[in-house]
Amino acid sequence: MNTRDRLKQIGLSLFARHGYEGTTLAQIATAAGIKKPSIYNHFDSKAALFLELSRDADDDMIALIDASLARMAQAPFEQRLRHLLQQCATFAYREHQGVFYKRFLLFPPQELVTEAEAIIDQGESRIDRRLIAFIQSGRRAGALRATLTDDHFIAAFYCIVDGLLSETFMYERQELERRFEGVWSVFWRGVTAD
Amino acid sequence: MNTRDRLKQIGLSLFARHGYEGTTLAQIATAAGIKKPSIYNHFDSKAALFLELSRDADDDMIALIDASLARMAQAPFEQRLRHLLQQCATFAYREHQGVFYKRFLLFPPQELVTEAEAIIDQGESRIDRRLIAFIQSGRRAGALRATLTDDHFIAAFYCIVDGLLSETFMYERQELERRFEGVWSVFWRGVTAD
DNA sequence: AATAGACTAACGACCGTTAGTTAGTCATTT
DNA sequence: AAATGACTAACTAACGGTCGTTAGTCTATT
Repeated sequence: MNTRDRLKQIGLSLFARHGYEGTTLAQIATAAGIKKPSIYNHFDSKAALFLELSRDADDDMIALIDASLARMAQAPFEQRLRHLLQQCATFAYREHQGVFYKRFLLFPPQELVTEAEAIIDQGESRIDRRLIAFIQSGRRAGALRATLTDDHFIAAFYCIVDGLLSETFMYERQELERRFEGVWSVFWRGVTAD
Repeated sequence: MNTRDRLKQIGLSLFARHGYEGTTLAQIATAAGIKKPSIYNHFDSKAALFLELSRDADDDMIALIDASLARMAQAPFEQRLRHLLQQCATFAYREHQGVFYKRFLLFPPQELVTEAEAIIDQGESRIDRRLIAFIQSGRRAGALRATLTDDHFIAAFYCIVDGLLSETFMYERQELERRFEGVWSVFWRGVTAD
């Protein structure tokens, strides 16, 4: 792997663990086996490295959603929804990208708040569009109970994804998969038509 | 308010917004209207201030749970559960304490990870004890569906609290209250006996 | 009532360290 | 010959923290 990609990979894991302010260029350089100033041969600044990683993470999250929806396009709504939820939840297990993404969403560096919010807003609207279309398909298939509004569904969905992403910090993968079953059983029973 | 309490209040809001590494003692001092060395008349170190705030936040979260359970002691299980969930979710709106608490739970400063984990573990076990007793009461009252295990209930409960706490970063209070209704309607339908 | 000592909480000056960044150099590759 | 990517050296700014001093306040003694 070339130096640039190595710097990105190392930056991702360090930013994920220690945050933007808690990570120094010296740490990144040492882990990459080069000296600190050499980083500037590949990135204009610490902020530029961080923002590139942020855009990557956002793009990858969208790609994950698209992949899930496409792969399960022919499956019943229940399976599509379950697969989508599970994929989103396990995004956090992509080595350090999930933690990075979560941290970036919740606590973007105050110093880069303008650029960060632009990335976040764009990502959120891209996800919203896909989610709304997906709900419509479930509704047309009669899979959702009629008294459940779009708003309620979206609220519950986001809430569960956020909650599962949070729990990846607290539990091992196996434990999280057990917990996912609990959450899914409650969620599906809550939204399905009788 | 005396200087010590003022420093705590200001530290809380700055740590919440910028994190531990992103907040400097100079910022805290300036906001409190004193100079940096004067902070050391009240706290041994930056870490000591932060850890005191962490313990306070943890204690306050437990107190909130106890208050909710006590206040609704005579109410039906559904109302008790709803009240508890709502209280936990709106904890984040306690001026900066909710954000501080969430940040502390998810991304404690790596430099203080040992002390932080001790506080977190203690808090989690205190909450678990209360939650398990609460579930038992709901089960005895026949409010929960029999096929729902304790594990599943706890997983879903934590997931929703974490999700709602996360969403407090993204939405205004009014919007969050709308979303809470959606989450609650799905959750309750998912756990209740028929 | 006046004073002496102890304590508190503020301060300016400063310390050692480290942060991100720049400039300039040099060997290797294209 | 040009570009790349590593290096050393060094910069400024800021960090957390220390020290000695001082102004004010409470208490106890005279």
